[in-house]
Amino acid sequence: MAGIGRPPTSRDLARLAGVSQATVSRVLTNSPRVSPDTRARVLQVLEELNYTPNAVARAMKTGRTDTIGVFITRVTSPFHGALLDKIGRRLSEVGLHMILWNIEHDPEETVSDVIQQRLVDGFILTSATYTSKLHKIAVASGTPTVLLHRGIDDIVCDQVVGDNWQGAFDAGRYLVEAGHRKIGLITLPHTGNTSRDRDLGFRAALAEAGVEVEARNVVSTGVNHADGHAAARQLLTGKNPPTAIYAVTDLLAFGLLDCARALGVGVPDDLWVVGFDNTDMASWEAFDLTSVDQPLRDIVDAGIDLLRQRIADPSLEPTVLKLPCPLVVRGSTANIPG
Amino acid sequence: MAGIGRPPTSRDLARLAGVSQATVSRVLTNSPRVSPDTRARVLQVLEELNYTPNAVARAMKTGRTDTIGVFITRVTSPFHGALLDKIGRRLSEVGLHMILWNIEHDPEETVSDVIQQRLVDGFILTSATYTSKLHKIAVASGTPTVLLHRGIDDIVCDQVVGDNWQGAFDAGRYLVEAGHRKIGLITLPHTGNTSRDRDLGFRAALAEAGVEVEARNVVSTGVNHADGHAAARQLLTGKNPPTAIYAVTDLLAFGLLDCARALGVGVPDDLWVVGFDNTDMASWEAFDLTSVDQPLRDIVDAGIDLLRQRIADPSLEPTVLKLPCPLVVRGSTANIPG
DNA sequence: CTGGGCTATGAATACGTATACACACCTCAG
DNA sequence: CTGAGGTGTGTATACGTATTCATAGCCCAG
Repeated sequence: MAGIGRPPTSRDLARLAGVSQATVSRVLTNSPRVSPDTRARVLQVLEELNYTPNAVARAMKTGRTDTIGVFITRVTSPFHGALLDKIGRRLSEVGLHMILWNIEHDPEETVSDVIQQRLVDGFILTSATYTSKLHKIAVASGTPTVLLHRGIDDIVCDQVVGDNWQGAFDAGRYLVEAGHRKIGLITLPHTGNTSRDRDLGFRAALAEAGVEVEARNVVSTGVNHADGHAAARQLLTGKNPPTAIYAVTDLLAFGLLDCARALGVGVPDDLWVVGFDNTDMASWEAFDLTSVDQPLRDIVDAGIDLLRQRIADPSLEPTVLKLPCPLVVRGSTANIPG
Repeated sequence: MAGIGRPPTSRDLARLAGVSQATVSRVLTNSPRVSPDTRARVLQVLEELNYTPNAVARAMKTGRTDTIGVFITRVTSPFHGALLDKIGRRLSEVGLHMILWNIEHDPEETVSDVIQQRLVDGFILTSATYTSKLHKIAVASGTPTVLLHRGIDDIVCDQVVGDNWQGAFDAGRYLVEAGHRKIGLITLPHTGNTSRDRDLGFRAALAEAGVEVEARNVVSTGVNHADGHAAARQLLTGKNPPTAIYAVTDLLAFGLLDCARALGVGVPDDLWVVGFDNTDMASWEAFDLTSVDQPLRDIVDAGIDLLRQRIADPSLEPTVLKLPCPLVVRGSTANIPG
């Protein structure tokens, strides 16, 4: 056991191994300028002492913390929970720590402090919107930054997102080709590319097929289950309600399905439902939801790779990746509508 | 805008304000040994420079990082997502950063490195089990540590948990008093106090009422939705199935409800269902689940308070708090069973 | 007036590591 | 046998801050 005393330093290690502190440091950083003999001796003492370098001192000297700042929102939502999980896994795999901030709790100005505090080597932003300052400050500061899941058009930095427009388009075409003409849409304010494309892509598919989206069949709402529920009530309780509804997130679709359940509207017999994100819960029998899949793992892995490359060489040209989002069909649309 | 150059240091600030670096530091740490005049001058230049102290250098000097290491598991589960959310909110409120590790991805030995790396002031462990080494290493090292949500009997450190035994007992008594005699149990291996107490408390209530739990009506399984689903299938497809089933987590109960849905078993008409955690989703119409509530916010707030006190004074006596867990009745048990 | 104590400040140092520089030793070509 | 070049190691320093120590100026009791 290590005991409670102060942890050993590289100087302690050096003294015990009969070498200088510089040599210990060379061993730790895998410098070739160490003889095999010396290296072995140092490593042996290191083992005995159970020594680990002080990360703070190392960061102070090198200017690198091996820590990434992750900004996320609504960890409690199924999608963002999965996103965070994937980010954590990948960062861990490549030996990076993660400091997590929730933009719901922390004011945006936090980020500028964090940048100057030098406690992260880079940022992962998952909740960029047109009006948010986070990414602007981060990018302006020169801190390596990648936007995951939510991109922004007019900003020059690495971005990895799903092709929301294409995914939404495919969802729309799927409904049209199945014969639906009265189609409802539960959407979100266009606060960023993601919500915008999930809306416009869907409309484009209907327009291309000559299907009109009636204004009364569109509800723009909030992000929660309850919002989807309320929106669905509005869409389903009018006269001549839609035979299919597309919601721009799974969570909204879950609220929609719950509302349909409460109203006694049969899915898919009376109503087809399509969501977006393909969260794990979409496959639960309670929902069995047809949904546009986001290739989350690929998005995260690619984004973190870009970030690491930029940390290694900040002069790289920014890359914007858009990964395809295939439609996954399940029971919420499986039958021919009545 | 700050520009891209290296961020200003306290020396830069000192030079511009015409004072020594030591005086700048005194202003920053709110030392009383600074004249009002000097303080004002320094603060003004600070404002102009948009200066923020380098957190790494400060940590190096003070030995404190103002960062807490949080170990969690299965962020994707509704309960753990909510737990993380509350932890993040509270830490942010009290000005602490959070480094997050997922014990599914990171080997347990990580923690001993982290301790010696001195990059956190304390630990929050939410997934302690009897066999896990994390809390043992952390506590042995003298690093301030608090166990949240999952406690361990034979370890001396701050712990804040729900009173799982009492909550489970109340759930059991509730079912018995409603007249149920054939009662099923979906439980977990007793890897820690939490799963143990949620099991034994429930059994105790039935035993007290003279209701026997038949072995064939008990399934010990894994933690996921699919596990609950499979367990329910086993319980419900035998002859003479239980009229009520208690699952030790909401997630298992959701799987159970989905299975009942698939089998055409009516809830609550044919079957009462009770869960544990009272996650937000329990109130969704898809589940409408009676569940034992964990006072998550109180658990987290109390735990972080304990941790901060221990960081300030490591010699404090460890505190173990157990907060009451009231039963929340919903539609999954609302009617009298047939 | 004088000197003891208090106040505000600066100079110097330490935290633990990585690294530039210096140097002693060895090798080998000339 | 000599000197150039390579190798392994030690010494010294820097990162940016907090803090100890020293000191100059001041106030006031004696």
